[in-house]
Amino acid sequence: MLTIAPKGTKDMLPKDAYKWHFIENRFADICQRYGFKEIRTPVFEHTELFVRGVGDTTDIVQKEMYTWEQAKRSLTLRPEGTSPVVRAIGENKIYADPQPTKLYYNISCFRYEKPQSGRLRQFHQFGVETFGSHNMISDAEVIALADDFFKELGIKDIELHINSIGCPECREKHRAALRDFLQPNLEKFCETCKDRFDRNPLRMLDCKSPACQELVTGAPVMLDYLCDDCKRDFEMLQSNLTAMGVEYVVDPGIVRGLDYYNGTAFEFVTNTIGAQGTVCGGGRYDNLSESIGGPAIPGVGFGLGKERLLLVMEAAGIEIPNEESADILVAFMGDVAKNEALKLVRELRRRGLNAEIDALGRNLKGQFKYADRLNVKNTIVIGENELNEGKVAIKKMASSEQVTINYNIDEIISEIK
RNA sequence: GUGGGUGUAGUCAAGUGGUUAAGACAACGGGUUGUGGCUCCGUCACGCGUGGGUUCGAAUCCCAUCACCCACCCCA
Repeated sequence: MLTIAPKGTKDMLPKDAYKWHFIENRFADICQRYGFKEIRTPVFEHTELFVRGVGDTTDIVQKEMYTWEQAKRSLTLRPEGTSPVVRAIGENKIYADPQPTKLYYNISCFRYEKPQSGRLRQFHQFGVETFGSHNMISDAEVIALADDFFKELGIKDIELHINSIGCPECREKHRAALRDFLQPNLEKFCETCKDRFDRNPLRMLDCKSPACQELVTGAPVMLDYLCDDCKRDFEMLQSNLTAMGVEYVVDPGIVRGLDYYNGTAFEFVTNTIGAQGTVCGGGRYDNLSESIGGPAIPGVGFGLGKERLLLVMEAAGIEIPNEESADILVAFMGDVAKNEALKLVRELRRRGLNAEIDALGRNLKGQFKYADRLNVKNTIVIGENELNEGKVAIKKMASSEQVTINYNIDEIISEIK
């Protein structure tokens, strides 16, 4: 019990850490080019933030939050990244800066769910948010950032799906029409769809059951119910995406599971990593700030799952460059040479080299073997002979070529380089 | 929460009631006192996820339990 991590959590080991470093650096880099600045918010927030932000009828709030009481306050590990950021910009009055405010983050989130491929209880995501703009340029910019990010990583098996879920007004009209359409046949639907009827009838449109698919054909489509403003926005979004060269497909099935969304909704999906194929999902949330008691600030953004991203890259066979192996291993023989070796390793490290020394007391042959296993580039030998003669041998491991030079730090360094 | 699958050393694995639980890779040591990748030798599960039960005898059969994986739901 004490020797296993809690269900749904994973240790990040050195054999994987370099992959995380890689995608994190690439993400920070593209955000920099798109003008997004990093924000870091606390891992936990007041529970109420998520209840009101994400929505108290959502699965996340109803059954997936890690919540506890402390000092008579209810606190919750963040299940998503947007609400905390919205809270932070309101609290810190960032809306007084030149608008729009463009932020990105790199966080872990927590949801109590049953783990499966591409789903963990502690998972990690990148996110970006743009605040203060109603303009569809912002939506297109956010989407283009994600699109470029995938392309720069060499990912091809991923498709952008976009939709508009309308404003509260047109969405309500559509829901009413949808319910009228579905009601007569409600008994014929699967059990999950019957549940969805009240909570989120839109979900019934992309049920996996063939029987439900049948019953759903010809149902009213959201896009036909958009009010003039929403319709104009959605057309503008598409026009902007096209202008930027972003390929997309309109998918009326895109439904966001968090209550705060309106208008633009999008997902980057793949079928290469199992059932959880949404690698990146987001949209517009113009009413979120107000609904948590903040100022009226429109926003648009996305969350991008890092675990899923890595799964996609792995499935596509995309190689991530591993960290460089050591430049040199200092092998030694005998106690006098040991002291000399310790001094040398430290000096080499201070001079910026990745230098290694055997800490297990192996014999010379063992030290060479160790150097080989670590894929060290050079091995230098220090023994009585070297100390007496003031010369050292450096062996280039790849070619087995060995040179003898003066025992002098500058000569050693220039020989290695 | 519901369903399916899997659990033998660090990893991959043989073994399906009967002597001391194959093998491979890895790791570590060594092949006569100073040089790796090849090769050779050695070490490495009183133990088969855990706990019960059946049996003269169980990794192998039964029950329970735990863990991991996958899928539903939902989402990143």
